[in-house]
Amino acid sequence: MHKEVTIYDIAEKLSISASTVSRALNANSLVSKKTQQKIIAMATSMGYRSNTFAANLRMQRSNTIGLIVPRLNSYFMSEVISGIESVTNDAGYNLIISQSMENVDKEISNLKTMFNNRVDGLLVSVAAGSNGLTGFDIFRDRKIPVLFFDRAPHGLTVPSVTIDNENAAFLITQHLIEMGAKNIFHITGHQSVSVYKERTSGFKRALLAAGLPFNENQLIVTDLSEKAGIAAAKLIAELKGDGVFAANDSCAATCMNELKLQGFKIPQDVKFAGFNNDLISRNIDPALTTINYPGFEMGKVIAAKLLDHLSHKSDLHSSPLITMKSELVIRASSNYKP
Amino acid sequence: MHKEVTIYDIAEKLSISASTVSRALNANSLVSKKTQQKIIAMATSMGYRSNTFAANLRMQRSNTIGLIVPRLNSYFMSEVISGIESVTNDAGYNLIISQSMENVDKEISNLKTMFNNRVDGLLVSVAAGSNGLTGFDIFRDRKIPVLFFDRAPHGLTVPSVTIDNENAAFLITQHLIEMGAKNIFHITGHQSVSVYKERTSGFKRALLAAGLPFNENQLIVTDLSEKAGIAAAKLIAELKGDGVFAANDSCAATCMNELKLQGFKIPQDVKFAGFNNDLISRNIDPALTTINYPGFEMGKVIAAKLLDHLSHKSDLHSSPLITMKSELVIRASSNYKP
DNA sequence: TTGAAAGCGGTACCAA
DNA sequence: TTGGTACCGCTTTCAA
Repeated sequence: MHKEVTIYDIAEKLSISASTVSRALNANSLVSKKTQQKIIAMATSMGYRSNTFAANLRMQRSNTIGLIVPRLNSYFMSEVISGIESVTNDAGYNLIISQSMENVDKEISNLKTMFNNRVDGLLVSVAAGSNGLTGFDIFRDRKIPVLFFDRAPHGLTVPSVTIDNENAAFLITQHLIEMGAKNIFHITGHQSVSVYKERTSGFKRALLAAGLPFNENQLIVTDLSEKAGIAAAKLIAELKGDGVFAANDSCAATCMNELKLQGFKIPQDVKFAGFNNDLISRNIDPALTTINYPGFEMGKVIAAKLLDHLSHKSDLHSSPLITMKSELVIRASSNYKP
Repeated sequence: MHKEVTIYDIAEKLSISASTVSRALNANSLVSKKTQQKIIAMATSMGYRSNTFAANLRMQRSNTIGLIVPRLNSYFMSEVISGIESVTNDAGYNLIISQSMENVDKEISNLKTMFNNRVDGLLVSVAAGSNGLTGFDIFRDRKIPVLFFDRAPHGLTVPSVTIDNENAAFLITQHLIEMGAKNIFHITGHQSVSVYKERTSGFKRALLAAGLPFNENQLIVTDLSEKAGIAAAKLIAELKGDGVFAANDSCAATCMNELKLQGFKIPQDVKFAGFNNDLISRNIDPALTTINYPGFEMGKVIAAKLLDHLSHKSDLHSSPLITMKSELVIRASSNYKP
């Protein structure tokens, strides 16, 4: 077993005190330039590495921020994480991540773990069915900042960064209507998830505004998987849909491809729209109309906001509800007027 | 400031010793059922949370595993991470992640951070140009297990889990040749990255085996971005390529789409193949022939192997070089015989 | 500018 | 089965 080098070992070699070594290593101005250089040289040559546990234990902070998301495996989430990491890493923070698997109990258990690890702050996109309260109380009590993003808890005024899902859905549905669609279907996810619920309501509002009837069976609630898109296609073909707005791009893509296979012409017979502006939306044929939802940017924004709060540069609660801009991207899957 | 509850607080309330409290909380069999229950009840009611720093400091371990990858933002990587997290989370380990941004210096700096955080083990996919040695010495010295995956350092017998890139590339190129392609281009990444180098060499071997000539300009070295695919398409059109094998799916997709725009018929005029079996490969038109490279599975495998090593169930070094199986998935983008 | 010493909150050895 | 106590390695107050 390789014995770890501690500041005491360095102190002993140099016949000085551990306090001075600690100060030197932390670039504390109280030590003289000369001794500092001596200490740093010795530390390097001895292969000294700071023990963050000891430091954290003493300082009551971790230099770590936690991230909890429903699922890690999506292109969008990978963009978000990349954005977060780039900011936290530059600021010298660690990033510890976990996924709730869309399960509230797991989310609570992850919250406990994050708490025990004394994260300095937390970024959360909630699981379906989470109220944003249960399990979060410990953080509120200890004033550990929690910033929600993408999926914020419904009806709570807690710091969050989201996009205007309702409006985005309204705009994209309106666009499908303008292109002549009259029997539009909306493929969505569990309505306990804020973003899906909001998109649904934007969808309905657009129908209403255009004077189009709305029937419950126009709402296809699924898990938004690739398979779900294919299943939805069959339903839509039966019910003679002429427009489809799916709550994510991959589901829109598989649905559209299935309808193509069945002989439907896109956009002539059926107009399509997705959500997210994923890689896939740009590369299918025809290219998919969608909402540009910049994950990398959002990751950078939320990480920066949290770190600013931690360094007292700004307060998360001064303007808790941040809405990022998203935009309608019109592509060939819908762009057709008879 | 909310004062943290410690085991001493609990001990005092119950007029017992901190040792007993510690034992009870850790379900140590030395405490009586009765006192244990009493302690746990009290701990809950007082809102006690274990301080992992103190425990880690004392136990010289962190219950944390580290992950360093070149880039977080890809569908493949999101699958890998999801797989890793599902295993580490179940085992009660934390996962701390960082990206080297394909930069060796950043990789080294990330390694230091991981080390200072006393990760119990490390999972690494190396940056372009990394030799897998510089910066890793501290881990070898302290016998902290490092398991490489996907991109392992070239020419080193270190524990790694990879796929047989050379052979996969050989098979997919051979397939293109069988389908009648004679002037095949390979879009690849920096050749300092093991996986790209290996795929290139499999590509060349297949040409050789079929008696086809090889010219350096058949190798298009890029950053494998979406844009790179489009640029490559222009080159391939000029040089009258009739087959393309790209080292990832997204680049293959954009390249294929660009050629389609230019009026080429796929697969009649140009046969296409990618790598990874990303979401996108299944949903573009025509669907893309590719190599199925199961990221989620790989994530689970590497996490499990590392944890098994940590719990002494098996030794990483007993069979260091693990090759996972990958397979050729033939789809419409290449499946055409004149 | 430097040193001594007291914690931070656990764990585990030794004794009872 | 329980208690006393000595650490784990670092930071910081107070004194010199």
